[in-house]
Amino acid sequence: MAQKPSIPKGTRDFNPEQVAKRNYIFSTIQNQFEKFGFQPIETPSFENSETLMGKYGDEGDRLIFKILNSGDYLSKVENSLFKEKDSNKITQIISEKALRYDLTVPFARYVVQHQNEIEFPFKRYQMQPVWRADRPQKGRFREFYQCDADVVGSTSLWQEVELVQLYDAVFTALGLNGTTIKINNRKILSGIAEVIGASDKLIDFTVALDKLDKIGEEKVKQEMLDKGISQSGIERLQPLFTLSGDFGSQIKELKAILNASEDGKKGIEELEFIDNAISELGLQTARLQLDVTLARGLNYYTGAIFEVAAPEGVNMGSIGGGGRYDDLTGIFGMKDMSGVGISFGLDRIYLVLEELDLFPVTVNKNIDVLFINFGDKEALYSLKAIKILRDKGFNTELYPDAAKMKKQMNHANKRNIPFVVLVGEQEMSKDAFTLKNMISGEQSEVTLDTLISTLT
RNA sequence: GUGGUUGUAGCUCAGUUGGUUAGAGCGCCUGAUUGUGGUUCAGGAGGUCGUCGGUUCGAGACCGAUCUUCCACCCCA
Repeated sequence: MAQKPSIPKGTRDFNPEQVAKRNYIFSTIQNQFEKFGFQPIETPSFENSETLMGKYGDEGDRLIFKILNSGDYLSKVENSLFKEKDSNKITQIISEKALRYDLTVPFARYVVQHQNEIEFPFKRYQMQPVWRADRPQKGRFREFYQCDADVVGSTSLWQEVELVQLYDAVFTALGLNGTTIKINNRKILSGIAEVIGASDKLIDFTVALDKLDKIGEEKVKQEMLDKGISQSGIERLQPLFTLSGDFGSQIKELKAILNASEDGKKGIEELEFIDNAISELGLQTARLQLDVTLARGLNYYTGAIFEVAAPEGVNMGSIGGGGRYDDLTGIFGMKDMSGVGISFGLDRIYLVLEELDLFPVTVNKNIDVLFINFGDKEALYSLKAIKILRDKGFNTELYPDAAKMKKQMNHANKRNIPFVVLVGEQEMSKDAFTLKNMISGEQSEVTLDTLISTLT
């Protein structure tokens, strides 16, 4: 016990059942991605540090896993730097690579690097693990999967409309009814900041506003004050705290607040466009909700901001997020390349489906039929039939050892195998098979043809 | 990164103010039943009590460190 091996904090092993369930989610998402015309790419699990560092804010930098250089990396560190004990400075010298933190920044790098081979607008999807050196909590891991769909090379708002539909399509296909797609717009946030004279404090302002439903109006105001936003500015925000009603009436109020801001008006226009289109097109199971307090992951979003909340009653952080970023490739030296994308948090979706018991029972199915092994002669006879069954598309298996019947039957039972075939001397002499239904317990001696038609 | 919390058999958990050989249920193995599983009955295996150190005549229990779990911040899928 003392030597029992373990895995790092925030990581997990997956057993066959879990992998089957995860694959079910992957393939459901992938199906919808492809239906919407996205194409897959993959990027390395680690990137050059400079590709990632500084793209997610200070907090993000802290959460990036750095990879130590190979060789005698300390020999390159100057003594003076060593004595300074400045972790950030030394990290830059001893670590030149880092594990990917999300899929969006590597994608931006990919677009810039391969710009001459890519046909724009480029719609790509990507389903790969990402790593964050965060403290684990429920639904928060240090290694988890994101499933991203992004479009680059088009500023058309129809993309946002399509992405809302994509969210709806995926969650509908997963049977996850009642999700809320929250939408906001960076331009509205910056417009509000402008109106209250806090343009330079946009991030602080939005981070505080984002907490409204969590910590309440008073604490949000206090946090804004602490961050240096003026009292008079905060007073001008008052209508925002009481904003309510449907999309249209919220828009109406926002128009009044943002009358003086060109940026803000543009944002409202964009939101209205998306809402009008979605109203016309309709959604299957999700609903689109304007949420002006939505302000996650703002470091690169410039237009629409999305976040998906699980159905009411499920205690889980957001299960998806995304937005429009006009300047992302700009950091890598490529101008005028607008992108918009959304992300699905596979691991959280898994937890939600598990909690609501929404995995189809068929997900667990492993094999269709198990042949009981009575000895070498019987095994050979069985394998001839098994070969045919496999060709017909049945997942078929022979128990490898001529173990006791009880053990073999028990094995079939525990693996939830629906049918068992028994072949002994009796059957061999008659060119027959005894097929047993493990659920009903019924069994009968049949020919291979009957066996196949029964299984079909 | 800050504050708190958890860890006893494969799993879920008991274990009194520190006191012999640490228990239960489920699961597992064997047999009743050498070509018939899920039910039943009988028997059996399995724990250096997360790890390391300390206090004590004596530690699963008390103290410290560390790892892990979960939670609240921070931030986020």
